[in-house]
Amino acid sequence: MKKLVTLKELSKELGVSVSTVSKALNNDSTIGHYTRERVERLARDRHYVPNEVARNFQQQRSLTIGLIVPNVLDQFFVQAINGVDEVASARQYTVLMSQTLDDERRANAILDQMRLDGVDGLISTITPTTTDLTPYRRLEKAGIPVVFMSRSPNDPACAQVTLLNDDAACNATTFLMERGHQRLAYLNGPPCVAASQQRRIGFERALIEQHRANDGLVYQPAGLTPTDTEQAIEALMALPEHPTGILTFKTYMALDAIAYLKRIYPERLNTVEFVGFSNLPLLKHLAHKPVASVEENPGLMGAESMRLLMQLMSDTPVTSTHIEIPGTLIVH
Amino acid sequence: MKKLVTLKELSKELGVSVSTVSKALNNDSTIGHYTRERVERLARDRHYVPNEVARNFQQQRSLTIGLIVPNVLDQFFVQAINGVDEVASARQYTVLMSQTLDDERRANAILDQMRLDGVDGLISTITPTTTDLTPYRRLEKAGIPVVFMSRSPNDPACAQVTLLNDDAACNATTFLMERGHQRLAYLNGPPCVAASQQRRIGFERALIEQHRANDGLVYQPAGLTPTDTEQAIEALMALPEHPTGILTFKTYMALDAIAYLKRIYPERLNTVEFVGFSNLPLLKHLAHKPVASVEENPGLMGAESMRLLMQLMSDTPVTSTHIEIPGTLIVH
DNA sequence: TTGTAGGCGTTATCAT
DNA sequence: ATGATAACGCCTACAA
Repeated sequence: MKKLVTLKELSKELGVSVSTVSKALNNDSTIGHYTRERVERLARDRHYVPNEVARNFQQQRSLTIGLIVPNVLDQFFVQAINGVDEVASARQYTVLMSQTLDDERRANAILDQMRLDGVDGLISTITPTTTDLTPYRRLEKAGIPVVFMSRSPNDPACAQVTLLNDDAACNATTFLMERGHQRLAYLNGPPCVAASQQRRIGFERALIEQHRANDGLVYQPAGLTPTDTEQAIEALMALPEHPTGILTFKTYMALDAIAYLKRIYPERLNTVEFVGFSNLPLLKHLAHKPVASVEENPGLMGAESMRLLMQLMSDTPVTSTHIEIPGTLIVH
Repeated sequence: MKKLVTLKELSKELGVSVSTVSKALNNDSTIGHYTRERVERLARDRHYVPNEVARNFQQQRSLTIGLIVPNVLDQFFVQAINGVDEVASARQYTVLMSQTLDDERRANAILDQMRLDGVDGLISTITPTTTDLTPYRRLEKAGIPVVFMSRSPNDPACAQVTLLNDDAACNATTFLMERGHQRLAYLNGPPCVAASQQRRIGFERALIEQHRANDGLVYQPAGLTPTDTEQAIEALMALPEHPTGILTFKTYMALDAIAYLKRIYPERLNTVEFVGFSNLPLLKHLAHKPVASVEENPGLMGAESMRLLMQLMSDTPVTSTHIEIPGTLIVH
């Protein structure tokens, strides 16, 4: 960041004042034709570009928004980032991104940093353990609006863009029942994540809607690791009438489950069917795969988050601060 | 970005000058004990944090680097981004990221934008079609160093971090020969990408080293789409003695090839073995998969790019502006 | 030990 | 139609 041409240099060279040059370049109507031409020509010749840092400083804004995600290696969030970026860059905003790795301390440090960097707004997921929202509050008190994406706090006052989890889970479950499965199960995600509960509710709603409330059971694995999933599957398979239609909180849980079945209960492999949340790109190459996946539309979620944030950053009144993105059932 | 506490406000409240407060907070040794204590206490009470935008402006730098990649949805680049981010954030740098989608016009617009944003340095891949380096030159003339990551121009004057393609291809090919394959083939990538040629050279070197120069052939598919790959495989299978050990420019080409074999030549499925570039995370779930993959270590590549850039941004003389990252053969 | 003054590049306000 | 001036928040010679 060195010797960029400045207004001052142009003005000196032209023998006019700095403010004249500035106005000429900003299409101020009070500048004479002749002067404007001269200014514009020289600016072009010298490859003048305004110094954004100075401009942002002067205008007390940065045309930058912050984006906080758990992990950029996660396909879901990569696509969400992409969606945010698309809308942001179309509106001349640049995106400052950081990952929390689901560590709350790290998240708070990032929030501080973003405030210092002078972002005009923030899109954030929260870590599963976060209950104290004061770091976010601090931002909002400083006039920096925050949109929670995908994962959001319980407080309904928070602007948020989330998946319509219960509907998606309900549809997926209904789909499994329509395929003829008599016994259903849902492998839940971490209890502290709101999406876990919402998907469970959708699962149960589907059962009730079909008047089969007793045909399904919710199993709560200890965690998201392959081992946790294997224990869950083992428990389900040990039942007198084991479920054959299984909804999983995440698609990769279904993959782990399938791998386990193949190893331990190969004879059941073709009788059990799975549906999971997240539509992974490599699924098409798999021999044994879930019969369907819930596409969570992360790109759309990111784009909508950015649009909502744009509204909040402008002073136009916002119609709704809660946006729910429907999931799409993809049958493989 | 509003009402952050400023030095001026602190100074007024304390009845001292702005510079005194500034110095006290910057550990200037000429400030008295008593005054310093008072200043520090009030700063803490008021949650004072220096305004980064103002500071960057004043110091004519931004503590920000630009990162330009083709596509954030590509696993390879996601991991590279991660590597960059790790090193950057450890050194208090923030990363401004944009994607070109391999469109040269878009890339040039991004380069302009990054210059305006006042990045202190840049890490970039180039689009396959880029030959005109003047947009990059312009940055360097403005004192902004550029590191090319993964893909780089032919000009050896450019600082770059790339995969040691020929060695990796050579190792992979040797591995296939050692597994007993008599006829080898290499499915190449786009000719305009330097990596394609380098990997071809490595493939051929392996054959020569084993004195089997006539046992391998290079096939140039029309592109990277599944259809292109299928045509290539069809051509290879039509040969009187079709190759059984096949190296592919990308692992997903191998996956497309395997899918095709399974469909059209199921009887040959177990006689042909593949090795491809890129170690995909979901590979472990596949029934039929490449026997090995070349791990391109994108995270390391990103980290090394950032380290090199840090050197270039400091004024310490740089030992080497070319870094080659070795590939690792992962046997599945 | 502390304060004053000037400057970083830009824009806005108010004179001329 | 143009120019002078101040201001944004911070740092740093230099002066007191």
